[in-house]
Amino acid sequence: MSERSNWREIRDEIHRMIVSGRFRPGDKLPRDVDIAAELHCGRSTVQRAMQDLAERGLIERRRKGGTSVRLDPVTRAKLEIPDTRKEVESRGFRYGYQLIDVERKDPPETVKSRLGRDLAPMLRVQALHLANANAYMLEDRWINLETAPDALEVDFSHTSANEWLIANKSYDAVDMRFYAENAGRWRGELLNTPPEMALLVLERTTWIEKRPITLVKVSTAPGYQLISHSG
Amino acid sequence: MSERSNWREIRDEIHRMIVSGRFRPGDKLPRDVDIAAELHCGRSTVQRAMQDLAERGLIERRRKGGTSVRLDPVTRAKLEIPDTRKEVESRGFRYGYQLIDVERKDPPETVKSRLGRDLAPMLRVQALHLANANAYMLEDRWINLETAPDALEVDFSHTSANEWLIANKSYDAVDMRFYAENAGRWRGELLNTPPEMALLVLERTTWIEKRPITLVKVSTAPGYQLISHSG
DNA sequence: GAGTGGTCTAGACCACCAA
DNA sequence: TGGTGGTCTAGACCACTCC
Repeated sequence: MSERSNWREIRDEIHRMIVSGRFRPGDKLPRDVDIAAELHCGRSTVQRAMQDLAERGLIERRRKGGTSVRLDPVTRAKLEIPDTRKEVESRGFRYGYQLIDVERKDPPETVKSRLGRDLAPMLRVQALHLANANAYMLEDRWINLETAPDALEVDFSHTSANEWLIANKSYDAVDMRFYAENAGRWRGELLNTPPEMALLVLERTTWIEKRPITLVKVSTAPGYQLISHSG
Repeated sequence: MSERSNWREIRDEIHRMIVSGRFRPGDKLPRDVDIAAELHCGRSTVQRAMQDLAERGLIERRRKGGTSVRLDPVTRAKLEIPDTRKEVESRGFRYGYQLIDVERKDPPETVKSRLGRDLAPMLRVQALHLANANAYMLEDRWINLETAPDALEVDFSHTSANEWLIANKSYDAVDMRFYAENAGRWRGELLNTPPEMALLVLERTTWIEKRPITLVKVSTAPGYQLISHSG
């Protein structure tokens, strides 16, 4: 009694028990009730703490089987992908946007394979994001005119497709993937870098009720890094 | 009453309210109590659901200020970085491991800048991970002999440093970063790819009580992709 | 100062699954 | 089938911050 505690402190206390070596990978932890007694708190508080540790991949919980320290702790990295404008401005640069091209077009196979085969013609929007007038990201976006028909009426020369979509098209699922690609001539010229330069590429697809809204492939300027939130 | 519901269903129901357009970005949601009444559940259940939605960056909550739909929904990607052996085997390949070099050495500036300036000599372990005898990942690892002095006594020719560390050195914090780099001659030969090839590189540092344990830089074979868990 | 979210607790019941 | 985690609830109190 009389301990000042919220569930995060309880979580950290349990974490410390593990890290300190009192419980090693594969070991079983006491029942929630006993942990609660030891730390002078209610079982629900322990439950909330354990739920968080399980979500982070540190422990494994099974009904009747109890709680144990994972043998193969999966590292879970949390990445925050902010709006590009905000990202540029938060780094102290002036944000710029430059439309390259908008066209109504049948998507290539690579796009269809991500979104599903039966797609009507889509809207393709290519644009450049700038930081202090330097190329920062090249955006190659496909918008599904079935879920977002009103995209046809938007003028993307001054509003970025991303900002319009955020304000007007809610989604209920996102897929992301990250990989490396050589710039090539086309992107090299736009990003002001040699064609053999390695670029970090992000692909993001958003969905509403299992139907795709938009697929965007973002090629970042050389040196770009994604940094995970420490867990 | 009589609804079958857990907090995840309540969360999805609230999510649906937002996605359906009933509440738009910037709008204020009703108080937890009112949502609870509308969905026939207790306030704590709504609270748990809201906490999850806030964690995902969809809503913003402030005491007295109420709950509102975020104007700038941050995309949060969750990545799972499994143990390399497990990853290779789960793709149906045979896992192989090949030690390249172990040496006790003073780390270069690039390493010191990640870990802090005042470091004793460290142990550097370089190794190759194979999938069906093909190069899969090249690992360049630095182990801090202050937090892991017993690493000196380990034979890394058959046990990978990663597996030893997981079993013997708990950590309480992780940093990760992802970027693209050209292979270069050295890595090109080891990964069996031209030197100009773009590679996805992962860097991971683990810490115990603010002191570094190990920094590992993993260069993945061409075509490697990181795929996020759908949110 | 008052209204909102954040958390704790005790007790209850359910769901799963190892013994 | 018994023991463990998973969840819900009502009520209480605290912490923050807008008015």
